[in-house]
Amino acid sequence: MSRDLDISVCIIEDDETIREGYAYLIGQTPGYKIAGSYPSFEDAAKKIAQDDPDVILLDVELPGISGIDAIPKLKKLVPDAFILILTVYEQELLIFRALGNGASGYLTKNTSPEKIISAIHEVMEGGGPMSAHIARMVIHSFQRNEASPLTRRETEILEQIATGKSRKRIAQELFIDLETVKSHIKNIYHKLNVHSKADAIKTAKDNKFI
Amino acid sequence: MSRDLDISVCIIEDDETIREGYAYLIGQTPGYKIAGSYPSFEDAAKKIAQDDPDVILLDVELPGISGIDAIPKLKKLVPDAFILILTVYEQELLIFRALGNGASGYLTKNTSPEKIISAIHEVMEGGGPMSAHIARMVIHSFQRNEASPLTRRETEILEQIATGKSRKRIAQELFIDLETVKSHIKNIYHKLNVHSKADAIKTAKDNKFI
DNA sequence: ATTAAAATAACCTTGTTTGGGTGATACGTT
DNA sequence: AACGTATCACCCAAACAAGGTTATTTTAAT
Repeated sequence: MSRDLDISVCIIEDDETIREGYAYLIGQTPGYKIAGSYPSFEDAAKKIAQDDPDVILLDVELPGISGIDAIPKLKKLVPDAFILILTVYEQELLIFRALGNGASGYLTKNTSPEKIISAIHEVMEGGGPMSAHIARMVIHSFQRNEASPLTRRETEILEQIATGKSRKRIAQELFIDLETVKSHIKNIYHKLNVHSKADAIKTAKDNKFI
Repeated sequence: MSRDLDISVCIIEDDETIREGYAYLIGQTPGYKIAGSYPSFEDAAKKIAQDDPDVILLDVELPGISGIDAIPKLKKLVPDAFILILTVYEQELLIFRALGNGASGYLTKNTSPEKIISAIHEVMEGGGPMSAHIARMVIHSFQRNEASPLTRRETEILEQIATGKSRKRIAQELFIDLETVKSHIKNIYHKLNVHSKADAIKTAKDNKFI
């Protein structure tokens, strides 16, 4: 069976036991092969371009440069590789930074061997594999706070303000008078207990009112 | 075996064949039961609160009020139910509106019966089940355009502007002079070919520069 | 080591925007 | 009848935005 058609995988993970466990898992699975395996980004940087992997399994807690910060650099070295984060960390900030930096999937380390293999396959097929809890957090990030004190119109106007539009322009686009927009804004400020555009936007975003 | 511990499911789907197919699938699977089954939101609205389902399978293309718009209303009727979208549509706008309105998962209709069952289970366990392609789109929505014409500092400043902060405040928070902020903004406007804050923010967001 | 790109800053002008106070009208729903 | 919501009016002073031009200092890439 030709190994050229196999999906080639690189691993960047500092824990030797885990790294070799993954390498063994992937190496013995038909259709998959290991192109390289490194304990840090610095080590990977030298050779990974030649490895030319299809998928990179990346840990977030690495010695030296962190996995999160390594993502854009890996993208430059191997632009067509998919990066799959594999980590114990489930902090929202980390997840969103990883995805924002260009990761195509995010798995936690309790993921079963079969699921890791299927995630590698899935990412090659245009999917975005995530552990269940991660997926929920990602979905949750799209959702609004139902208990907003703002009325529908106030919310609409605050959203417009958050796009940088002036009150005058908002008035024109909503076909209402500038004075009306000002009234709404005053009410918004009172309800949110703020005294400026920036603070209103911040409070509203923090509380998912917009 | 007690049916009280079963996961109870409601279905809102206008196509009778599909609806009854799902109902049969769920009804015959141990651990799951059908609490109700309706061809439209209007029909569901009358009885679904009494059904008190754990999970609602919801189609997006319904006669009368659309599935998307039904989500917030269903949330009011059955606040603790998880809503799973089950549809043929894969348009980004629809997906993000559904998730933003409170859906906890999004499956396409080619999903296998086994995966539908496991998605229902997953959503009860705190997951966010999505079809592979949907998950990729969701992840993609977090990612920036790598080909931005803006420098790091310009990007940073435009992000600050997008939070509604004044140039003066940005200068203070970045420990640079107001004149420097103004210089950066002029350069941003030139690069993006715009002449206002609002246009710069819109262009940058549309192109995922910020 | 050199060069190019990026970040920094100054000085100018004009018109617009913002935040705040106070009050009033109209329209639904409860 | 009372309430929340959306609408509009008139007042004020301070801050802000957009545009022009030029120039220096860092920092990163070759």
